[in-house]
Amino acid sequence: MGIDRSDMLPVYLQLASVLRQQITAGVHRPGAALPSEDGIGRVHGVGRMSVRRALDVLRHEGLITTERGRPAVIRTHPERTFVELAGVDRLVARMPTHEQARHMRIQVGVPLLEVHRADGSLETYPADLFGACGTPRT
Amino acid sequence: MGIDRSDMLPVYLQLASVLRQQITAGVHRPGAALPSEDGIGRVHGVGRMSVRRALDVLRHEGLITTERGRPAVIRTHPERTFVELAGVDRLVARMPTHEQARHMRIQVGVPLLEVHRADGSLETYPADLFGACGTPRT
DNA sequence: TACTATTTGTTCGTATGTATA
DNA sequence: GTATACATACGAACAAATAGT
Repeated sequence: MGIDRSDMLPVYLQLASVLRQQITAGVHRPGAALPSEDGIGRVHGVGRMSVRRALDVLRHEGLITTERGRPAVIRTHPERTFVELAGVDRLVARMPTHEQARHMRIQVGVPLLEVHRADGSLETYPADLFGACGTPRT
Repeated sequence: MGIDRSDMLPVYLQLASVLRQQITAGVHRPGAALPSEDGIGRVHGVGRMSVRRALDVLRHEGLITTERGRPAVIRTHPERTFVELAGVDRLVARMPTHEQARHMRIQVGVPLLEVHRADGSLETYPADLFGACGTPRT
């Protein structure tokens, strides 16, 4: 359960696994705040650097959000809207660049959906709010 | 073009933008290696910590891959296979956990595609090798 | 309003380990 | 075996945002 210094796995990945399990197990609920970085470090006996790297992992997995001045918060999962794909339409998913994310107000750890329509047009959606489905047969 | 210490934007994000533009502009080609971290730091007059954080940004955007002992490499974009979606099928994209990525051999910065079929089955695909399309009308 | 304490964000330095060439 | 280069992990200092007094 705790941090094993003799383990080959890096400390920050071990800590990330511990925190991830706590989150998925419901020890921390969506919308709730995690303990402070110093607090987490004291509890597990690791430096702040390792705590921050562990939180980086969880943030890039889309599990938490962080803001300056306040502890990390478990991300809540909003309802998704599903975009219809016709047979010729093509959907690809990739991570947005930092500048695209800033411009489109996409949070860290959220993929970008690109829908290339048959007419050549391109639509982009944040993957935490949108998904895709096929066209229903009429 | 260079790093502006008076700019509000953090050094590592400025450096990430510079390197990203060099990559997209073709200064560095896909498959080619970037200069070493120390080299990049000397050229732009920043510490190795800032260089590593900039490379972290680019790695999580899916632009580069890094391996211990060798300089960062511009990622090449392989051909995508497109999975068909029927009307009732649902596709969502999210980032895999670090453990899922290890298990499925998904590289950093690559989203995971989850296809929830009408029969309740779940298929998962790495988003750098797979996309989605609708069912063609017969 | 203003001040203070807490907390996260950025940047530096140093040391050690490990993989590559 | 040596040199280069990336990965991990510690500490330290300061900036900036938050929250409570």
